Amino acid sequence: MSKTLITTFSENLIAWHARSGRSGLPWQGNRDPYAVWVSEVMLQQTQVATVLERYPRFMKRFPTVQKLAKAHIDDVLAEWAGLGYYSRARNLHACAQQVMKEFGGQFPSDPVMLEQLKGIGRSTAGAIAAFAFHKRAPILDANVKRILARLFGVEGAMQEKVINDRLWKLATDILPVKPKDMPVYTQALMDFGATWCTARKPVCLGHEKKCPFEKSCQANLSNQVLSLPQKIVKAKSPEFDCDMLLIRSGNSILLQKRPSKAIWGGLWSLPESVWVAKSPSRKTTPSIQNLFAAALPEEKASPWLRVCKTAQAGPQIKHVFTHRRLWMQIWYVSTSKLVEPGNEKLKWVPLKQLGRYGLPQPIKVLLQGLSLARGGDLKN
DNA sequence: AAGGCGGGGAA
DNA sequence: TTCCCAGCCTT
Repeated sequence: MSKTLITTFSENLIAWHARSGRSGLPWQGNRDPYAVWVSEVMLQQTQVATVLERYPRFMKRFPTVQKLAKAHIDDVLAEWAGLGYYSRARNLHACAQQVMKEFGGQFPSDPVMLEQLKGIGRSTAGAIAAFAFHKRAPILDANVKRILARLFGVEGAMQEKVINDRLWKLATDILPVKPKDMPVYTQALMDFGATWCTARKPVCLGHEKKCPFEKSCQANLSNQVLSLPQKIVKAKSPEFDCDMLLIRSGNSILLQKRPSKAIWGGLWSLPESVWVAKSPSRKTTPSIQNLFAAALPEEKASPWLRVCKTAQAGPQIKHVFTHRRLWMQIWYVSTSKLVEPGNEKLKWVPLKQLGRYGLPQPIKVLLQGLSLARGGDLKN
């Protein structure tokens, strides 16, 4: 590997950033550790375009680490709804309380200390330390992994420990010498990976722009740009069926709080059956009694079984996750009076208040269609 | 080391 | 459809 590349990289990258870096993003130029932290977590595995709308909203609702720490987790999850990876929201809330309790409301500046906090891994710790405290701490997100793998011709799967260690070492070796350069340098790395050294259409393979590293990039010199970093072949995601109960009484819907460990953890959703592997022969309508028993607690003593007479089949909704495909069969149920939930995980929610709850995206879409429909039957 | 955990945009 | 993304946590 080239010594000169290592020593000149940060300077050249910062020069590139002055010409071609992104600017005007709402979280840029902010040295408030709280603001930096929220943006870094929100941007984990999430596109800039998505965060662009959601970040200002979140900051307006929870302007300080104190206010976030004091908030109810349901309100944090409601604000996070639609962003995905909800453990981020749960950890964000827990981390805010950690910062209040263990650090007197001030984020630590040492990346090693930051990494001890909930939901902050090594890369996010590095980003916060660099942006908020000008620490010479490296980041290693997907952008940086791609840049380094290409620049230094690193072959092998990114999740292999040996490869990962090599990349962290490289990321550390190429840091700028002056701490004050860390914010612009870190931003430049992200910008370069996101806009020039991209996964599918890197500028070195086009004709319009000239990459400042074309003469020193191992992947470019050996015509391996698109094959680095090495891609991992993933198995086809498994498919599941489940039934969901849309129980309505007047203008209220019965929602159920989801367990925090599972998918959509901590969000409010419809009572649902167990997920079963999708089988092509699954055409029989489930016994509605069994469905209630599976979806609702204390089935024997519960009055719920009495309201099931009116159950009607609703739409079947397909939802695609990164690692799952789910077919949700909706069942409409009407009951004239509000049955006591008899369980703190269950709650009647007026249609007009649904916006206050953190709902899984497909459920939100389903219920929005409902609210827009004229009153009366759910099956309009 | 591998798998779980969302959602949207791009190709 | 599949791939990709400012990753982290658990097992």
